[in-house]
Amino acid sequence: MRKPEPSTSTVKNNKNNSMSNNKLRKGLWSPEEDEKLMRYMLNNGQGCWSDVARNAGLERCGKSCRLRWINYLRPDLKRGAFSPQEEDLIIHFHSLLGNRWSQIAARLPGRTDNEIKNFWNSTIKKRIKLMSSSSSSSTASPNASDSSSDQPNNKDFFTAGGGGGGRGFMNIIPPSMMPIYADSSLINHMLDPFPMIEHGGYYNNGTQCTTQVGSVGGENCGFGETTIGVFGLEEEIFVPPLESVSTTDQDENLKTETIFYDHNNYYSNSNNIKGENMMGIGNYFEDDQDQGLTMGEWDLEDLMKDVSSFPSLDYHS
DNA sequence: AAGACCCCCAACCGCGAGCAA
DNA sequence: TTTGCTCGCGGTTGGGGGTCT
Repeated sequence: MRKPEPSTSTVKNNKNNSMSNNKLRKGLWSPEEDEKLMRYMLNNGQGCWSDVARNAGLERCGKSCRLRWINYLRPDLKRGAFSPQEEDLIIHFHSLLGNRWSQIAARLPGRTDNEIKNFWNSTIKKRIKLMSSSSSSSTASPNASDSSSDQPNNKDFFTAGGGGGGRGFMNIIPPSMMPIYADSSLINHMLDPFPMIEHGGYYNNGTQCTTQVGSVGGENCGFGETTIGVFGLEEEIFVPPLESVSTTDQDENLKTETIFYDHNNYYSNSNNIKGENMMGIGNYFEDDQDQGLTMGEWDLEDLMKDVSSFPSLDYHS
């Protein structure tokens, strides 16, 4: 949390600011700024963010406007604490995707990558740390106490099916962290990353899709195709529908992604056929204008039918 | 009551990708 | 091919508020 910058003219002293940036505010957003941005977005939809900043009469950089909109002002955002089901999902998807927060967020309706990242870095890491400290009394690990660093600095780390991102992230699980994954059956899920696939996935409306494998994003199925392999093996799986996929253009939003692992690394390449829409923002006001600001939703409860096949995580209490 | 400490989370930062000129 | 711009992402920071002593 940062203090709202005193207004405009007092920001001149920022030595990093060029002349053109002198007027740009930083820090917390005021209610007035929120209102301006909200009103502009509702009336005009998303365009070039620097134009948004300028045209909305905001003394902010476009980047800041984008962040504020995505993380706070978007009408579809869910508020409040994460439910246990959401926690399970986050852990599940983190085991599969690593720190690719945006991809995890895309699978959690109404949640932002920032929110999930913060939640992971505070709550879940803390729990992992707690669990590891309790388990390390018998199996002391020099890394057990440092779950905050996710750094691949120990050859004993178990490379589990996660991690990645285009930035060379390597998701590894130190032995001390294994219980949290094991407890939630995530090790099994790493070997069988989307168990729901065996039993059918979900359409955008939350109803079950019974024939997934081999039907790449079938006509009614909002799944994109993903190839995931573990430890060199590859298999076809389907990425759950992204929250933003509208019912009108879902087939155009299919995502093709290849993820494969070897013993030490995680590789991914993805091809978002309509990448911008993956965040669910680009077409809000275009396709959905008449329907109000709604997003394609997928039923969390239905999803949890499968995710709940994980043994319940005992750290919710 | 007051100071120290801790934690959460909003927002910033830096980087890479994509694209157009 | 290079340059400049925008966007999106993940990592990090630091202030506010809660808790502890």
